[in-house]
Amino acid sequence: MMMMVRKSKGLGERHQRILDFIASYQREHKHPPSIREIGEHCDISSTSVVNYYLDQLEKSGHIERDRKISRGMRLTGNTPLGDMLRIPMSGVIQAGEPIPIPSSDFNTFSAEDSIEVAMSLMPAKEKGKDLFALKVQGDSMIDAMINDGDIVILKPAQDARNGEMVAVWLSDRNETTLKYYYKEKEGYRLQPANPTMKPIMLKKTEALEIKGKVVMVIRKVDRYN
Amino acid sequence: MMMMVRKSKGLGERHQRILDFIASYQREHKHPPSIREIGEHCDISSTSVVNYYLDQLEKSGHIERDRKISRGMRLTGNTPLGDMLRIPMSGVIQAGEPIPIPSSDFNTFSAEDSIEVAMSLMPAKEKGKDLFALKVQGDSMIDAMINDGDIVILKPAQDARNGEMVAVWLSDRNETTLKYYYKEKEGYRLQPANPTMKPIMLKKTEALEIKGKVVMVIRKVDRYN
DNA sequence: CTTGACACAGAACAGGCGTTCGAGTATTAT
DNA sequence: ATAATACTCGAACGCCTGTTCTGTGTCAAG
Repeated sequence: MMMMVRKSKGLGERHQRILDFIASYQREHKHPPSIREIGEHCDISSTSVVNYYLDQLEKSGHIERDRKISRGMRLTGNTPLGDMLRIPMSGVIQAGEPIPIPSSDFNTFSAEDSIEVAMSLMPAKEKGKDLFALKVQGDSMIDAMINDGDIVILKPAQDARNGEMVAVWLSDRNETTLKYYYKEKEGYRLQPANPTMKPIMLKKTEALEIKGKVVMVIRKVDRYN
Repeated sequence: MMMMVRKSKGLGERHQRILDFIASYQREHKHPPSIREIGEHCDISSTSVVNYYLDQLEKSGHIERDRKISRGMRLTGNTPLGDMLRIPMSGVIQAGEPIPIPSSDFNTFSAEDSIEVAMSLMPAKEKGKDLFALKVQGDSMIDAMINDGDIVILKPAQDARNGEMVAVWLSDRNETTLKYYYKEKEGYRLQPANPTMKPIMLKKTEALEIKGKVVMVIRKVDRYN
């Protein structure tokens, strides 16, 4: 005898669809949808069935419900709500270690290992969901004007345009660093953000792995030591 | 002939009370109150009267309403919603100019001149509403690991404990700077965040005006120049 | 085949809620 | 005083919405 297994992993396709609809509806209307609206947009013809799924989503902790209250549902915790962007903290970044890129599978990161950033703070159209964050360990990034304990938000990338700040792994030197990237005739120039410091010049033969572009740096100054 | 004047300034006492109730109710229940609930808690015995005030608040731009939708009201713009903190941008900070402290009157800052920061990002109990933000202009703060264009979030303060990062105005030198603050026997030591740089030593006779404590630094790296 | 858990449909019910209307009172302008 | 405006009340209307109940089809275990 064995436990019943859900069709696909944790959530059925319909659960996911409802979840997505609630999110998009809320973004557009500023308030949650009604049960009937969910039914219409998710091809469910009966309110009781929607209710049925909503109950399951509540039990599994994906939403909260205020029974009896109209549209009294809301996405819980790990779903970015409103104008917030939730970014997974996928580890630390330091000079001597490679960059931990988050496993590209789904948003299965817990609320504890992530940070929230207001949409309005995000530059341009980086509102993509593939951003990730790293905590800086050590003073090795001071030439990038980044301190020990700072949080850097990155967008995964394998290449970059000139002038963009990138996180690179120099396998020949066993070194991770954050620099402005410039491709030149004879190789690459990695320019520190601090104008008083000199660039790293790389020949074309030296390996240079771009891991991501720096989108934002956040420093909490609560070290009341 | 003259325009009708509202009883007290812009908003009547009852308008303010309704606004406050909506805010507190939303914080507690995660969704807006109904018209009847507003009536009960604001000592208004008729739903039509609540509706009457809600209409006015909508016209004056304090709330938005989704008519016909249950609890379809929301506080607009300058009211921080959910887990967001809205911080006024009160100007720029640069070496040669004093720090523009926001006029301490009410939260009458527009949405454009402010930034939003997630509560969860805020250190400790800085959730106070008296924070303000400044945009760094120029490279004069590089010794504080702060770049041109960075945003610093400050908490107003006139004094500081040792080790705290403060924004100070040195009137004798006509200089604004961000440094770690240490009081010593013979005066003050202002320590740059960049460990490779030397501190500023001040004698007790030199004027030192602490304007605020640095709470957070945010750097948007969207200069795809 | 029977059983039972699961997914789904449809209808009916009851209460919540925004809206509207008629009417009364207070405040202020003319 | 008179009229206009602001404010308040209570009740009724009707839609919107969550809930519940009955019934159907599927599929795997016993």
